[in-house]
Amino acid sequence: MKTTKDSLTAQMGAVADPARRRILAFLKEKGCCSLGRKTGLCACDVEERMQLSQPTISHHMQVLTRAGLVQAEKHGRWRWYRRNEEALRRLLNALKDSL
Amino acid sequence: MKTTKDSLTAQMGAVADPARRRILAFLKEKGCCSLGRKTGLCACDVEERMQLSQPTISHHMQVLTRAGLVQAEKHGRWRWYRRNEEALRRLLNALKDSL
DNA sequence: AATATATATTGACACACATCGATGAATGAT
DNA sequence: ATCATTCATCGATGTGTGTCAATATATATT
Repeated sequence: MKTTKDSLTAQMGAVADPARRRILAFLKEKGCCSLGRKTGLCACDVEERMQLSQPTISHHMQVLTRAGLVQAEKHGRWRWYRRNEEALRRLLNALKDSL
Repeated sequence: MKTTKDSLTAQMGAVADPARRRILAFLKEKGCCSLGRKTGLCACDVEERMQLSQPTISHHMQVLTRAGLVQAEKHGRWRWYRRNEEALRRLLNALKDSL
């Protein structure tokens, strides 16, 4: 009974949540981090900005990452997240065709 | 506790469901009905095409209508549904800005 | 080694939602 | 008036999901 979700549905589902859209907007707004890193924001930056607990942020970042809309890179004890602009562009095009 | 959903989230949620995307695609594919009506498809047409029960179709059409993505017109005992191209276009533009 | 920090995982909870069968309401046909 | 058809609504049910507190894991610092 475990029907795997197709890629477009996963991406749509990821973007349908307002909290995740806010995260994506935040990632766009601040391409680099509060601690002087070059690319990406860490989860704690996102947590500080949003009004959500750490596990909830972790969950949302996982959903966005699994959908391919953001990319994660592990650096020490941080994890840097940045938008996957290519995937976001493809999603918009897929929607334009699918709708 | 009843936080009303904003318009964009409602439309995104409507489109995130694969069944409703199929319905939208069906409405685009067949602008006119199997019974010679000029515009729109009735729920029974959609029901016949999709593999879903009548109450489920009714539910989906209501979600799409409430989101403003399709328009309904009552004609006799039928209800004709057609895509709201203007709203779909606006949704795409809103996404382009929001993403 | 001990401690602090960043993130993931687990368990729980409430709520939303997709789906269906049964029933009701509206309308057209006989 | 009766019956058939189209659609909506209700109630139930299972599944998914957003959220958090508690805990675990990994890594850096002391």
